[in-house]
Amino acid sequence: MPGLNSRQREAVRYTAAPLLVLAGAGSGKTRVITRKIAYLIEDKGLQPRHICAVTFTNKAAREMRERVSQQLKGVNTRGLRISTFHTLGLDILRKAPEQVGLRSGFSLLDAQDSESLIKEHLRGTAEVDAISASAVQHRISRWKNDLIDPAAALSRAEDDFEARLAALYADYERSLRAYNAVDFDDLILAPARLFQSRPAVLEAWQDRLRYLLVDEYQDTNSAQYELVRLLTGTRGAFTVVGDDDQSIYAWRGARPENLARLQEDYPELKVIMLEQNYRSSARILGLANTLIAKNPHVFEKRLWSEHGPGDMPRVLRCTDEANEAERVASEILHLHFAEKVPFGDVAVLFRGNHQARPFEKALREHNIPYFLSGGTSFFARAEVKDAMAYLRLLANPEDDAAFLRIVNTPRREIGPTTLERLADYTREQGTSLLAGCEDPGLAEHLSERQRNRLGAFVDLIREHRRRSAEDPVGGVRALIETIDYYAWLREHASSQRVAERRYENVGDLLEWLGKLQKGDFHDKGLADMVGHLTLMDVLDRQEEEAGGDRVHLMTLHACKGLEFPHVFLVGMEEELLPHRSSIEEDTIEEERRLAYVGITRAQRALTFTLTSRRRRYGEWIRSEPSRFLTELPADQLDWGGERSDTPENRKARGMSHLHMLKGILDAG
DNA sequence: GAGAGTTGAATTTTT
DNA sequence: TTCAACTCTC
Repeated sequence: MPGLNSRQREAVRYTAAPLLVLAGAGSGKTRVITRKIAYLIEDKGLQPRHICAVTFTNKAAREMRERVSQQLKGVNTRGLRISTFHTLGLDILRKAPEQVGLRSGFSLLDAQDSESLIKEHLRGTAEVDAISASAVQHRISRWKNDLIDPAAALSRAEDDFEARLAALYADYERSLRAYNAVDFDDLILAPARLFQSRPAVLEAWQDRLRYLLVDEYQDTNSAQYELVRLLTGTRGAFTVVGDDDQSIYAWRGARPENLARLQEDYPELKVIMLEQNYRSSARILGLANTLIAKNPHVFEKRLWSEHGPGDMPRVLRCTDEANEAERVASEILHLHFAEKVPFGDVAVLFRGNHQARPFEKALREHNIPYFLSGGTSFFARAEVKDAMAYLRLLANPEDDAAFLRIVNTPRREIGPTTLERLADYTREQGTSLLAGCEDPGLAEHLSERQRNRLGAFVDLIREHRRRSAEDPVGGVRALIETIDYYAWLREHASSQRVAERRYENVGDLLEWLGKLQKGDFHDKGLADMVGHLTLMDVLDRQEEEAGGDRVHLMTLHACKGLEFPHVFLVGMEEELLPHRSSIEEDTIEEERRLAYVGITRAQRALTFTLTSRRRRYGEWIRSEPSRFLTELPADQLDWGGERSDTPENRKARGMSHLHMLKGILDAG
């Protein structure tokens, strides 16, 4: 098996029992997974349809798919399943919705929709101001991730507040059921419950998925652990790959202890450690090893590399955040002009999004192209949410959340009072809002004029529902045109350009829908496509297409899985990294792993920066160097930080200054 | 529905 | 301090 070291080879070939691969940063774990899929098909004779690889992100799934098809050129991989946990869960539910109390065509609510729904429940109660919807949502999400239902949550509640949250959880679940909808967490929870209660359904899936591979296993939560445990059954035909040192999502319900738990649940578990790092030069790796050694470990591993020592990692001390950004910007210009480093080879990593701002400013001023990860996701945009609500309502007439979002968008003169009366009535009748609009009994509560307006809306939906049953995309397109959504956008946007951009977003959405219809979903209905659309991050791809030669600005959380020749790890200060609240809540270990993840992104050069004062709430605060810096051996770090003054460097600085000047002139 | 004023949050957010 | 989200008023 060429191109693999002996440990990797062993991991690929081992199928005798469950396998845990502890893959250190940069040790080639994706390579192991993709090679193993190829091995299972080509050498072990497994049919592709019996293999399933699960990831956490769409991006990871896409990359894996690409690499597998490269690996298996010419081999028919039809049926091979490489998807995210959530997509797998959605597919399981779609095949048997009625088994979990859903009806076909059910809607999928994203995190924002869930929060709005909770907000609705909170509105009008005494604690509107005392409880934030997002906190409730977070708590509910944690419960679901831990496989705890509302009743269990209530019985475990230790005080009135917890009990109240549990009651809100119960209300929320009732609404979801009434709307024939599920949220993201249900995509894991509901299949797990389904498999627990229906052995026959479980067996069918076990028969279908005969070998399971899971990536980033340290990020699984309890529900995901259970789902994997059920799916793999007693056969133990699975490989999970993870790294406890890169667990940075515990705050979101991830259970890195799931790695160790495997040893208890599967005594025959084989553990293989991948410790050879192919990414970083030795000095960088040394720092990473030293830092992470301060954390307690269940599995001891030590990364090593065949690469040379490389440049000494540096520390730049800056006066404040503006100076920090300025220094990093000129460092980048130096790299670009003196060392011919493409901008795209440089990353600036920080703890919190708000730290990005000074860097954006400095990079803009210096005319350095950059790319900021994060920001508003495609599906969070209002126009996309509107379009999605129309799609959802077409697919699922019981989706009251979708109904409420678009019943008066564009304007149909259906106001809050009308809707309130309608909602009161349908609550009594136990029907959906859409169905209630036509209920003759409504005449007692609403005037004829109002009922006519509602009726017109129902006709609109019904008409296009019929069209979209035959031709989903065509039906939706017709609907968007009939309501003249573009005119509505124009009315509300600050400029023609903004309106056009937004309309394009809607167009992109429909285009994606069209692609789905032509592809895997040619024989499926609108509901199937809409659910999958919600799980796809269209923006992901837009980012890559925009790509080009740009400096990457991103959070430490966002950088996991990536690598860059030159890394700036900024804001290395107490109360920032480790973050203040992590110090208070004593979750320093996860912060240390966050720093570790940042350090191990660097291939050739690593630069830390810190400031001596920083502004918080408009007040200047003195900052102290991060403990993670002082934990590192002083002789392995260049605390002087400055570049030497060679003639080449002077020349490069001259070019940098020209570039800067150009930036300033362009900006002016 | 727009515009003014008020309030609250500033940690991370794979789906 | 700054920005976004929400509320209130016309």
